[in-house]
Amino acid sequence: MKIATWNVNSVRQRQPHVTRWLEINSPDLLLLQEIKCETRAFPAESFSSLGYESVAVGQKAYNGVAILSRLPFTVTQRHLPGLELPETGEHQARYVEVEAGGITVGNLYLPNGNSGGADGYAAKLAWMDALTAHARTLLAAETDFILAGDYNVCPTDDDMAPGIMGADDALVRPETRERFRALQWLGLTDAVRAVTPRGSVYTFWDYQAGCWPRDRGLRIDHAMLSPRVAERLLDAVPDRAVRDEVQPSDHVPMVVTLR
DNA sequence: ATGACCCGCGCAGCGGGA
Repeated sequence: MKIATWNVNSVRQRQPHVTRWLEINSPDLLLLQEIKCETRAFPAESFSSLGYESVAVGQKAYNGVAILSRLPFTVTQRHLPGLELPETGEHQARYVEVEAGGITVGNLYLPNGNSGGADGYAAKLAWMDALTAHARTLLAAETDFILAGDYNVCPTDDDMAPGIMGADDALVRPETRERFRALQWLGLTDAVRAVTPRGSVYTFWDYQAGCWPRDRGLRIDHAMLSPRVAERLLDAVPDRAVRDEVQPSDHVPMVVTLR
């Protein structure tokens, strides 16, 4: 079973890249983040013609997540349980979850946390707390699951090119990393680090400053596996070749292979 | 080198990204 996650930075800009990638790699599921369109504008037909049915949770201009699957699936969540919604306005489109092939697959786009001042960062931490609580619920029900997507977290200094971010950046602050570790302490496995314990395994390179040619990247896209799923782990690796394509996303797909 | 890019929105330039 092959499950991939990819922040595409606008699905309408990246639709050719996504269909090409599906044709070459044939994952069972592909989790997309930052589709940056309303649900009704999601180009589902271009994927269903390749054998992938989809569920999209979008909003205007920002955020937005979708899951493509060539396996039969049922939608189990369209937002992260336990998050208090703002009193005004719609909640942000950052979570969708399906059950497919006997596994619950959560697709998440965690807030960056660098905009909106102190409130913006507090919202990121609250989101992470809600994710941990949801993971705890799934574990209590003995559900096999994977929580994958753009976490906007560099778990350790090994996950970022030297000097690329200040210590006060929301992606690396101690409170952020502490909450990422809380997921691991529940018993979840960081798939990439289970396969490659040390060294740079980047999934993102900024468009600016020649970050990609100089390999100055970040590891911020992750797949966290529940214990029984972790026992089935064969491989977890980013597909770096995609970053060399014309007009690429700044993230590349990260592919998890299970027995 | 304090530099550099890309997206949506909407038609200039800004907020957001990480």
